[in-house]
This record gives sequence, structure tokens and C-alpha cells, in this order.
Amino acid sequence: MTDREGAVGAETAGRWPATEAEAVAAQERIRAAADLTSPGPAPGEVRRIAGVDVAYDEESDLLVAAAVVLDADTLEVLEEVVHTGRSGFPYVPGLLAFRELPGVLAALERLRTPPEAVVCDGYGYAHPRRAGLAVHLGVLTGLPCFGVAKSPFVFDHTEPGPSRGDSSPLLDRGRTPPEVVGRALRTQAGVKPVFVSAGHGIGLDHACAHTLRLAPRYRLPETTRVADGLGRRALRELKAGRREPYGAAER
DNA sequence: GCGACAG
DNA sequence: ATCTTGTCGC
Repeated sequence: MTDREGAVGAETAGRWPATEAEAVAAQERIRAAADLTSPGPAPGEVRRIAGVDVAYDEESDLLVAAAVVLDADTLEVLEEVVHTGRSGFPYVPGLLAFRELPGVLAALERLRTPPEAVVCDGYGYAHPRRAGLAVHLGVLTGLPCFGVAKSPFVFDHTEPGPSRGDSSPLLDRGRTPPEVVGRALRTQAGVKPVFVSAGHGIGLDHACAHTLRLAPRYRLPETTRVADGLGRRALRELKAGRREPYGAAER
């Protein structure tokens, strides 16, 4: 129907990349299909915003992908869903999307409350090929997506100012000339900054504005906090349930 | 070749 | 990501 769905079909119709070389090639296409120039929706223009995260159990190979939708103004949790699956791609720096997205997409499809934007736990534009998690998810869903990461990955930055809202550029010095790919943003005074980057359909300025609004009290945005909590809780209960037949079953 | 390396 | 207790502070 729409162009965006066409792009989705192009990337999901075939098999999901099985090798690193295929994944890298797929990222080049994702990057080419992404909207990396739109300012995107400002905080006041978004009603429902989603957060996604994935929790893993290394030994059982199980994973739980969580998707939550919050009221962008009140931060009230409107809906929470999880999807259980198994990891089909290892964690490789730069290829995180191929490990996390299958589960995330499945979880997002279970949502009855359609979000207008999605916050990813990781990077978007700040990526070796400018095709991080948020760019990839945005192309696949057509939704504005941006990334909020907890560590600087392979990029450089200087310490942002001490106050909430202070920031400093996240720089890719592997390019000539060096390019600003994101922002180290202090969401709380006296706490380490988070690393924000644009994604598909939303620029860095609005991504940072959303991040600040979503983090009125803690370092990380509520979207990722809620999704993270839901995911690990569901994974715990899943593991407990699997052991139950051998242990003290209820009744 | 070695180290670094979102989650 | 996950392994992990207590501890300092509001």
C-alpha cells in the first residue's frame, strides 16, 4: 500500500540474514531506505510513545521481548505486551538489530494501542553504517524511532555540563571529517549521561527533547525502564514455570 | 595480529 | 545482556 510498507516487504520478505556478511549488506539497504532528514514529531505532537527491550537467558537460549506504550504527557502505562522466543542471531557489535528485532517486531504486533513513536534501547544513526537498531526498526515499521543508549559504543564525546538537559556532541572520528552522530545527554544532575541518536523519521533535536521528557526522575527514559522491568519479570516467571513440574508445584 | 565494541 | 550484597542517600 504505502511506500513504507514497500520498504518493509523488501526487507522482511526474504530470509532474515544468517551470516554477518548478509547482515551488513542488509544494513546498507536499510540505511538507504531510511528517512534520516525529517525533524519528526516534537514532544507535544505525540500522544502515545512506545518503549521496547529484550531480556535474555543465556543457558536456555530463551528471550522475552517487551513492548510498552506510555502516555507521552503523563507517562502513564497504557499497555504492556511480551513475546517469548529464542535468539536466532548472536550478539555482534554493530549487528545488534538482527538479534533483537525479530522479537521486538513480534511484540509490537501484539499491541492494541498503536504508538506514534518508539524509543529503542541502543543506537539509531550513531552506527558504523548509520543503520543502528532505531533506524532499522523505523524502516521496518514506518514509525518514528530514535535510540537512547547507556554507553558510548565506538564514538567519542566530552563530558556534558552538570545539569539536567546539558549535552555534548557524540562524534564519529572514524570519518573525514569527523561527524556528529548523536548527543551525550544529561537527564539527571549527578548522573552519567545517556547517548541519544536520531533514527528513522525523527531528528536528533526532537529525539533529545523526547528523552528529557521521558526521564523526569531517572537516568533512563520511562519507556525503557518499564519495558526492561516487564521483560526481565516475564523471563523470570517463564523460567520458574518451566521448572515447576520438578519442584514444588502449586496445589 | 590485538584490543574495543549498542545489548 | 547477565553474573551479584550490601550500602549510601533522599
